[in-house]
Formats: sequence, structure tokens, C-alpha cells
Amino acid sequence: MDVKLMPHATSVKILDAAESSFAEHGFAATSLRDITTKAGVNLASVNYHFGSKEALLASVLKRRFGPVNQARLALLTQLEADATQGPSVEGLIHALLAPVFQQRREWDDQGTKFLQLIGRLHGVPHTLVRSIMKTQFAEVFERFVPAFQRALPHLEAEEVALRIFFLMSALINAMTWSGSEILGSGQPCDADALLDALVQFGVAGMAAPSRQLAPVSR
Amino acid sequence: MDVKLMPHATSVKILDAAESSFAEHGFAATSLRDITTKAGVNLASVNYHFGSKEALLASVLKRRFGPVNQARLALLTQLEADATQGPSVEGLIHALLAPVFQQRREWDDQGTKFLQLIGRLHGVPHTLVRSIMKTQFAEVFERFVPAFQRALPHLEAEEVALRIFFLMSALINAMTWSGSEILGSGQPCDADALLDALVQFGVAGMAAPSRQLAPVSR
DNA sequence: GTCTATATGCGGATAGAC
DNA sequence: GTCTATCCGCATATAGAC
Repeated sequence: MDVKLMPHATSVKILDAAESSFAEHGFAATSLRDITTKAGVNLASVNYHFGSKEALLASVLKRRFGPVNQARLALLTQLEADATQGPSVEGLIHALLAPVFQQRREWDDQGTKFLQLIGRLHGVPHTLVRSIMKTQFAEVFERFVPAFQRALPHLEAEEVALRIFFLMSALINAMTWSGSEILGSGQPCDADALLDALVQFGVAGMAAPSRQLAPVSR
Repeated sequence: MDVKLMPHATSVKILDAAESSFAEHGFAATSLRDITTKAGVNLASVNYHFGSKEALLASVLKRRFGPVNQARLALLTQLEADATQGPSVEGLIHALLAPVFQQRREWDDQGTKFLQLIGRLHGVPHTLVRSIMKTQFAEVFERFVPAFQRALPHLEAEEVALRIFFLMSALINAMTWSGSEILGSGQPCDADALLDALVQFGVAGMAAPSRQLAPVSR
């Protein structure tokens, strides 16, 4: 039976506890003892089920990335079916951002922890982490870059990819900081307002003129 | 005599080594042994000069944040002196972004490490780190938010602050990933291209319509 | 200010009974 | 699959000579 369908299985309890602890304290600062204590399982069970601390991290990431990216691709497929001349920039950006917020609602508190973890890992230059991130995002990039190019024919693929990267950075860090108050503004802002603001910002940023056409005056 | 002016002082060697190691491996994963070995100084000197590992991190951050933010504020002052009706969005964004690239050139390899460190810390939800970040950015926000509002009168202060946060996130993560290849696009991109691309993206994003005026279609 | 030596505890991983 | 017990190394921090 699929482990994912057994919410009280030891391996699931370990994944949940690891996700929270890695998010709160970082990978290196979290001990297997922290994790097993929080999960209420035996210390040795981590190595039994996952083999090592690193392999545990990989499992934590794989469990969550799948559904988000599948939702993104499904929304893109839907958009392409609806508009024969290609999806709009707004639609594409919404397809890229909304699944994160949607999944977070379904995951509840655990999802918030996962997003914090991603925020952390996005800034980590380590080979292991980056290769996991790239692998997870590869298909999304492959399909979204051409779709954006169709909607924004003045941009080259590299520029589209770079802008998607900017947007994803803003998304990831916004998710990480939401709850605490954003720098400068006095109050924390709720998730829906954040999504709206990100879409506004992202649509304009993605559609900005190419730098060849409009050099910046200084 | 000011410690900063003595490049071969033990405390400076420790700061440099700590900056590099924290950036490469993270705060928790870096031991004081790593740092003192790299710096070529004695293990006990860290506690003598800085008191603790945490205080060492704070010192590392304070050393670099100052010059960047001073340069930002100086550029803003210059822009305000040049244009009596207020600086342009392009000018403001350039004033916000360029000092980072400028300082990195002056700092050379050490500066790159520092930027990697910031990329890491930006995703860390810990109280200590966040309070340092907020303190360092407070004055920049205080002066840039009203300046942006003058150039973009359709936006409220909260929206301006949020968009600056998005832009800073893109900046920080771009600096962290530059050198390695950005997700999706095949090749690493150099610093100047990155700055140009960020300015293009940021100008459009900052100037996007407010969400009240243009609700997103889905 | 700098060194050696060391106190004291926690880290990941595993062996082997049940 | 789960548990206890343990190996062995590395961590931060400090004491005290020089």
C-alpha cells in the first residue's frame, strides 16, 4: 500500500516532523533526535526508512513538489485548450502562482512549513539541494517558457527564463515572510492579498520591454 | 585604531573566513574550527574577539550592510537634487540595485561570498537574523517608499513596500544563483546582464497598476 | 592577545535483541 | 518494523600557562 495514504505510518510522521524542523531551524541545525522526538518514533527508524539524513530531506521535498507542479501543468494545459491563439500573460502567471496557494490551503500548517523550507533552500548553493530543485522545476520551465514566448514575442527564451526566476524568487520569499510583517510595511499581509499583489507585479514585470529595445537611462 | 583599517588583524581574518564559510555551508553547519583553520588563527581567538558564534555572525553582517545602504541613500539624495519634481522610477530602482553590484566589484571575491550569505539568510525565519535585516533596511525603506509614491501616485505605501520587497527578493536570489546557471536557461549569466534584466523587470513591476484599479481575470 | 589542553555534551549511524 | 545501547567523532566553550 502506498505510504502516502497511511497518515499514521511511522514514515509519514517522520516526514512531517522533518519538514517542520528543517523549516524552522534549517537542515544542519536539526538533529535526527529532534525529528524522532517530535514525531514520537524511535531514533533508529529514520535510518531504517530513509537510509540517511540527506535522503530524508530528498524525500521531504519530493512529497510536496509533485502536486504543485502537476497542478501548474494541468492549468497550463487547460489554458491552451481554452485559447487557441495561446494563453495570456495573466493566465500563465496565475497558473504558475495559484497552485502554491491552493496546495497550501489543502496542506494546512504542514504546507506552511514546507514553504518556509523552500524559502530556506532556495538560497542554499549546495549541489544536492540545487539539483533537486532543478529537477523538480525542469518540466515546468520547459512548458512555460515557450508559452510565455508566444504571449510575449519580443522576448528571447533566456530573458523569459530569467524573469520567471525573478518571479519565483519573489513568490518563494513572500511565502516565507508572510505571517511575519513584510519589511517596511507595518502589518503582516494575508495570503490572498499577497497572491493578488504578486500577480499584478509579475504580469507587468514579465511583459516589460526587452533591454535591447529600451536601454535604461541612468 | 579602527579594526576595519587593519586588513591583517586577527579579527578581520576571522570576519573574512566566517563570511565565506557561513555563505558556503550555512551558519549552523560551520564550526568555529572551520573558521579559525581557514583564517589561520587560533580557535580561542573567536570567543576572545567576538564573544560567541552568534555575535560573530552579527559582526559579519554589520560590516557589509553599511556601505551598500549608504550608497543607496546617497544616490537617492543625488536624484532628488537633480529632479525637482521627484526622481523617476528607473532612477529609484537603479539607486536601489546598483550599489550592490558596485560594492561587489570593490569587495571582489569576499563580496560574492557575502551576497551568498544574504541569499541564505533572507530565507531564514529566525528572530535574530530577521531583526538584523529589518534594522539594516529600515532607513532605506523609510526614504525610498515615499520617493516611489511620488513617482507612482496610484499606489499606497503598503503596495509600494510589498513591491520593493518582491524586487529585493529577486535581486538577492539572483545574486545567489548568478554564477551557477539560472533555472531553465542553459548558461550562467554575467553580473551586468543580470542588473539590466533586473532593472527592466523591476521598473515594470513597480509601475504596475494597483489591484483595485485592475482586478486580475482568471 | 595567543596558545594548549581539556571539560562536557550532542551529532549521525549502527548492531543486535525482540 | 521497532527498540536499547553504544561507537566514535566533532561541537562550543573555557581554564590557565605564556
